Amino acid sequence: MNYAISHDQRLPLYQRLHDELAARIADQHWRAGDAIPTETELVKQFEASIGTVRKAIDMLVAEGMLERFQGKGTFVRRARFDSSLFRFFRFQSEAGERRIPEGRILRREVMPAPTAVAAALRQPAGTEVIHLSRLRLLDQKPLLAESIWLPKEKFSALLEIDTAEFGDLLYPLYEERCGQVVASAEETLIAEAVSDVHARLLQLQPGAPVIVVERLALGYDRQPLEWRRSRGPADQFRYHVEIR
Amino acid sequence: MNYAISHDQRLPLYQRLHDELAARIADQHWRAGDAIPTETELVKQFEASIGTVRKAIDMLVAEGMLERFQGKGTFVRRARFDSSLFRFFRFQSEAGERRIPEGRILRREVMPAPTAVAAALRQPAGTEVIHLSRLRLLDQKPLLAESIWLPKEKFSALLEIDTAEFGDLLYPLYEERCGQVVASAEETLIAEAVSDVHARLLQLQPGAPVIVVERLALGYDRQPLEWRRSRGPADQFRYHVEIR
DNA sequence: GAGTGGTCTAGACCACGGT
DNA sequence: CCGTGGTCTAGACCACTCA
Repeated sequence: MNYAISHDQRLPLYQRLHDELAARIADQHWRAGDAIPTETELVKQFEASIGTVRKAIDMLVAEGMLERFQGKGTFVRRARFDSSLFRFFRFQSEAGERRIPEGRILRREVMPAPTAVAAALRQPAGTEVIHLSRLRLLDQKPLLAESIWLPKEKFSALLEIDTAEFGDLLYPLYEERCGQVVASAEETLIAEAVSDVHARLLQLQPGAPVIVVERLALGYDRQPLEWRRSRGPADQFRYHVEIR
Repeated sequence: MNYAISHDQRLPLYQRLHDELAARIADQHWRAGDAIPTETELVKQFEASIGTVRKAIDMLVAEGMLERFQGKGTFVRRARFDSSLFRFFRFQSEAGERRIPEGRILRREVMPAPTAVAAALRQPAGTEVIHLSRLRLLDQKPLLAESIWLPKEKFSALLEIDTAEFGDLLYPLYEERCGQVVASAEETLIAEAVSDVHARLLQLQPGAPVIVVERLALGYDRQPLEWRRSRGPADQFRYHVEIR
């Protein structure tokens, strides 16, 4: 098979190749975990030289969409950042190790998207969304209170499952039940005094400081899939970053 | 001139080239703002092909040590993140724009390094350090309270200047007076209730939540140059990050 | 041993910045 | 115009994985 590359001819070939490969990942022509064709195969398909093909793949590796394994092949990377709360909170079990916290769905409802949610999900105001209220616990102790909003259109399959069956991680559920793969995310952190509702949920003193993590999860095509607001106690918060 | 590359022969050539160029930036053989030799010149000096030279330079660009300008050359990048507090705090002046806050040195002293400071600076316990206590203000209003520790050995020139002459940015001062260039940094964020001392400095209610940013500043050779702890009001805190 | 990605070469021509 | 970095080619050989 021989692919004509449809993009703007003025763009460099490696860029057009990059875009073409990215599009095939986005439309799940190749799925997470799949091997993409070998470099020599791509050379034939796209009539480019090996160096050009490698440059396009290099870019996708740098962007986190592909992973290379010498001798094995190049694979579509499976994002695994549901445990990203560890990046912000030093939660650990009583035994000291890091475990996936228990996820307990407190409420599930369909509603018109509140203004802020519609804006975050880039949907028209009033679009129907699924709202989940969720508590995450370790050793029976509450760690995080989460509000999760999903566009109903893409995630209506979730309404047909008992919330007790949701499990502790939602992203695998989104993938299995709704065919929606989370590829990247943007997170915003702020600090605030805890509200009465969340103080009760998290067993904190009224007015205690909490860190709020707002996460917009995106698909491979960078369409917003989920907007989530997680609150945790500020004394458990710790974040490390390297800057240049 | 022809450079023999001294590194482990088992390493790829582009890696050895990368290390060699990085070393020359670290020892200030080339300084911030300088152009490094052209690609064709490096090809001759190192007896490598253009592709290999480009790969080494690509890495250094990705690491933030070099910048390329087509038609002009490749330059040692000047790190400019003293304004990085804007990454964590949405400080702005009354007029709404972002200005460099005033820096006011409250105290300067020489002391044996406290344990945590010695560890951060990777110095033996009890090494003499310079400690600066500094307040940063915008429109006369205190924004940040900072404690800054510097190894006395490298920064003793600072003891000879009146602290009123320090100016609002310290890194240019380090460069001009002490020949120390900050190339990168690691920052750790935590939240805590403000102490009485800092509450008074920052004009906050006792016990109000503050965000603490601990920054370890490193030279091009990744030696620790400065350790700094900055406290600011949590209600001014906001941080955005993209994850994959 | 066959097939994969990793390293490296020695050129060519293009696009951009300054003179 | 010349010199810079940017793109691209068509190979060669090496290192690793797996049957």
